[in-house]
Amino acid sequence: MQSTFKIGELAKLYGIGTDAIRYYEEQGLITPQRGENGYRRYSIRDIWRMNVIRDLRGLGFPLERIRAYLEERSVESTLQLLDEELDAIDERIVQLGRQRANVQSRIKTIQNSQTRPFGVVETLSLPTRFCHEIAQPFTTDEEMDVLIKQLLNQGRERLYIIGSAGIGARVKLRPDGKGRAEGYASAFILDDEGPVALPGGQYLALRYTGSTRQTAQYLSAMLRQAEVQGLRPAEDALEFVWIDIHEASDISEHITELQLRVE
Amino acid sequence: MQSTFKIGELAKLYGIGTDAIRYYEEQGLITPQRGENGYRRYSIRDIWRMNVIRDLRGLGFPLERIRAYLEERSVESTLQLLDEELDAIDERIVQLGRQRANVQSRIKTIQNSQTRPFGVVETLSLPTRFCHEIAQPFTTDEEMDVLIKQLLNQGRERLYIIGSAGIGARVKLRPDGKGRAEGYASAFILDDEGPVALPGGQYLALRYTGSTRQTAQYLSAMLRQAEVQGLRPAEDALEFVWIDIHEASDISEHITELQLRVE
DNA sequence: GACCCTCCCCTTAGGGGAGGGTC
DNA sequence: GACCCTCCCCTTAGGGGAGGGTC
Repeated sequence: MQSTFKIGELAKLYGIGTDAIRYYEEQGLITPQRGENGYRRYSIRDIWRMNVIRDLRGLGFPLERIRAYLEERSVESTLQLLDEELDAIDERIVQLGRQRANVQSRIKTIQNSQTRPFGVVETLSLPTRFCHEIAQPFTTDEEMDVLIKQLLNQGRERLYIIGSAGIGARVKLRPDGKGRAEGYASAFILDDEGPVALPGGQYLALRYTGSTRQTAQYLSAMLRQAEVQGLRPAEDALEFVWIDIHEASDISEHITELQLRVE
Repeated sequence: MQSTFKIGELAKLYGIGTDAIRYYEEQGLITPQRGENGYRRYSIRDIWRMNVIRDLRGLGFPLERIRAYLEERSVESTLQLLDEELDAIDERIVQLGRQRANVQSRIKTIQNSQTRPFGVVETLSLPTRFCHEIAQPFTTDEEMDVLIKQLLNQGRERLYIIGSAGIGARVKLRPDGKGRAEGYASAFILDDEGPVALPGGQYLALRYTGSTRQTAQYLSAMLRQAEVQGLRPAEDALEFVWIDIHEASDISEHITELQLRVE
């Protein structure tokens, strides 16, 4: 069995580049002898280090950590290293599990947004929903983003924008109940653990595509429909933004839904 | 509501550094207006971009991917983005699950190595075990590392060094059966799916600490013990390295185990 | 005094040359 | 001709100055 290796041989043995091995040397993980010609000579006594490096790199340890370990190995420090790794893995798995649920719910929200009909007044029975709300009146779409950002600053973890489970605003009704007053009353994000309740009950709902400027006209249509059915608006209407500028640049893909609780 | 933000205000709103926002600009994700004084002015029309960036960074997307998404958003590309993310998460979770099992088994192996007694001949009944073996004779410890590396190149995934479930070598017996012949016959790594079988049956086993040079004398002791009990060696002995230079620099922590099948 | 500007250097773990010598 | 050597530049996503102007 040959007793020293050239860097290329070692690289082939470990399936890594020669640059990687030179980098390990630069970082002080392995220090080969040099031949007369200046070539690195890895003796068979160096090889176990490469095995440890390969092994711990495979577990994702940074080189600095491996260097420290190589300098001070003991049964105790080995167990400590592995314990740490186990904790890090567990934490990462929990985190990824949450992220997975998050992404999946976004996908579902967006897919749902595509299924129900547009331009039709539906009657829905909705449960009480909870939300984070910021009760600052505003008028343009763009202003909403700033308010939403402020909401996100409160309940950071579970709230998101793209494929949100429900970002929206309260649409003020005119005192005569026949249409929309100027501007929005507040912005909100649905969240089971939010502090504000949106009362459950019977709702009229209507979804439309395109610019949210159409809310006024669609709201009037809903109010007429309510009157026909002998129903009265119980409070201001809600405007949900299912697909907007965040998800689609083409405004014809945008989807807005109006919901109006009635009695 | 104010209609433009300075970079510091935006940074505070998003809980990131101003450098990060300047970097987003450099990468073409967001392009603010400039004031007469050269200060960046983020209009309320820019904010949604920050929300998307925050959102997708939180999912771990690289900036280049986010930039591309910002340029071409649609319901379809959004769903595609999220689907990709879901796949990446799933893959990572599977990977981490494997890694977790691996690390945990290493910990257990090392902990087990600490429990059984040293210097005592035990009688064990062992099942058939499988391994990867490289049948090249060698003499020194250091040479084993190279052979082990060659073994690792075959069954890359499940095999490892630190806290290995069983790395070892065959110890040749003298023809008269009274001790050890010079050198080792082969090196192996236990692995349920390995191609070579180590036969099950009755074994004598003995564990010792310190240098593996003591194998010769301990093996003689085992052979004498066998004779006393009226047992004959069925084949060459096995030497397992539970703790060696890979895990502990102090040789007194090293643990070697001899196993000898008897009839 | 707090905030903004533009350089410029630094971090991980190498990968990919260039230019020159060695087997 | 294949292999080795030593520079040197490049990648991600910013963080941390320095030196100078602005609110």
